[in-house]
Amino acid sequence: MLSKKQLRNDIEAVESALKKRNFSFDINQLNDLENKRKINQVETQELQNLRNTQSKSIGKAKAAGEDIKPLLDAVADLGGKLDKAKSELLVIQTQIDDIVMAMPNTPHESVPEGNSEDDNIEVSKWGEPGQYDFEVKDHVDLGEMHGLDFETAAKISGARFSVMTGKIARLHRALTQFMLDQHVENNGYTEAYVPYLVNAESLTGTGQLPKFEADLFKTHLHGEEGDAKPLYLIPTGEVPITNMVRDTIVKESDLPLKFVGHTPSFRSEAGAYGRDTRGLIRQHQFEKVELVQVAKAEDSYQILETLTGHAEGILQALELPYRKVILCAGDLGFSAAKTYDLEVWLPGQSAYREISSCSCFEDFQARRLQLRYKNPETNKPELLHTLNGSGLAVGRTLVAILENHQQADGSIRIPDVLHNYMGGITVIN
RNA sequence: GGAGGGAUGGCAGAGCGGCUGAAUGCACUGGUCUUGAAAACCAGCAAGGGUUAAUACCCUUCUAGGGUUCAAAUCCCUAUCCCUCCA
Repeated sequence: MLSKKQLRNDIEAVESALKKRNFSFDINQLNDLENKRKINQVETQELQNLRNTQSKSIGKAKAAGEDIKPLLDAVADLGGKLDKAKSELLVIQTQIDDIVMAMPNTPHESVPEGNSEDDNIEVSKWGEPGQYDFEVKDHVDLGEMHGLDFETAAKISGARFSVMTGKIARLHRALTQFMLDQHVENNGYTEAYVPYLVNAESLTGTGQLPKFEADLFKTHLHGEEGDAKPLYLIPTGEVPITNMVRDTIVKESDLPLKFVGHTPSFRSEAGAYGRDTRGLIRQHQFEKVELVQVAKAEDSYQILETLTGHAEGILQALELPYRKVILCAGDLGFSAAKTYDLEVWLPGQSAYREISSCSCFEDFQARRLQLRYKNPETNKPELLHTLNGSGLAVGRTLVAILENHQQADGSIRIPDVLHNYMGGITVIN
C-alpha cells in the first residue's frame, strides 16, 4: 500500500510514477473523496469530543450528588448525530481504502521504462549455453525416461500436476535439500517451516489480496462458502514467511532478518490458458525455496543485490547457464518496486526462462503488515523494507538440470554438489 | 465429547462502569555519580489517525466483531486463539 500521506500531499508524483508502469487512476475522484473525508472526520471527532466531555461532567455531577437530569437531556440527541456522522465517514474511508489498496507500488528510479517482458534489460550473463553434438531433448521427453509422469498426475488431479518416481523424485528432493543447506550454512539465513494454508489477512499483507484472489486456491473450513473464514493455499512461500513478522516492532539489533523456507506453491493459473501447457514449467503445485529479508530502508537496495547473488550462487553451483535481467516498469509485480529475474538457459526451448524473481518491496508490504522497528535516533517506530526472492524454484531447476546436463543416450549427469544428496548417484540413466 | 480459565503497552503483569491510555516491575533513552563500567538515584518512555505554518489541541485503540449505557479495558452476545480439568 502506498502512503496515504503521500497521496494527499503529492498525488501528482504518485501519478507520474505509476504512469511508468501503465497504471492510471482518477486523481479528481480521489481528491474529492479526500476533501469529503476531511470535513466528515473533523465533524465526527468534534461530536466525539463533545460526548466525552459531557459524559465526564455527568460523572462528576453524579459523584457530587447533584441532579443529573438536565445534563442527560442535553446529550439526548447526540448519539444519533454521532452514529450518522460515523457511518458516513466509514463509507468514505472504505471508498478511499478500496482505491488505495488496488494501487500498485511505485517503481524505483533505476527501473527501466517499458510495457512488457520484451522490454526487460539484461544486466549480466553467467556461463555459456552448452554445445551438444546430438539432437537435444526437452525435459518432458527426458523426464519420462526417468520417472516423470504427467498422465498419472492427470488421473489423480488433472492438468498442470506432476508425479515423479524413483531417481527423478530423489533429484527433486536433493535440489531442495541442497538449496536450503546452502542458504543456511553459507548465506546466513534462518530456516523456517511455515503453514501452507493462510488467512486473508496474510495475503493482504503481502499484496495478493484484495486484487488477485482469482489466482489463488481458496478453501472453506466447513464446506459452505461464507460460514467460516476461508483459508487459501499459498501461492508462494513469501506469504507465510513474510507474515511471520506482521504486526511486530523488530529490534534494531536483529536486523536484517533473513529467513529461508521450503514450501509448495499453489497457483490457479487463471488467465494462463495455452501457456506452457507442456511439462513442468507452469504447474498448479510446485516447490520453491524462498528467501525473505526484512531490512532498514537505507540497506534494502544493497540487500537486493546480495539476495539476488544468493540465488545466483545456486545456479552457479549447479553449473546452469543463466542471465540476470532487470524488469521494466510495465512487467513489475504489483507490490514490487524493483525486481531482478534470473533466467536459466533451457536447451530444449533454446531460450532463457525465469527461475527466480528477486524483489525489493520498499515499505509497500510493511505498511500493510504494520512491520516496523524502533529507530533509536528518533525513538519512533518506522516502517521496514521487505525483500524476497526464489532461491530457487525447485521444479524449474529440475527442468534445467535435465535439459542442460543431458547426454546423448538420454542419461542425466548430476552436478558434483548434489552427489552426496543423491546418495552417491552421479548419473541418472 | 463435557466443564471451566484466560487474551491489557517492547516484555511481564495490575485494574473489572465515570478520578484509567491504563498501577507496578523489566527492557529502553537521557541525566547525576565514576578514571571507565557496574550498582544506586533522578527523569523520560504505547501505537494509529486528524486539524495546524507551527506551538498546541483533538479522536481512536486494552484479541476481533456486535450490543447495553450519557459514559465500557471493566457488563452482555458472537468469533478466533491459548491454557486447565473431566470423560
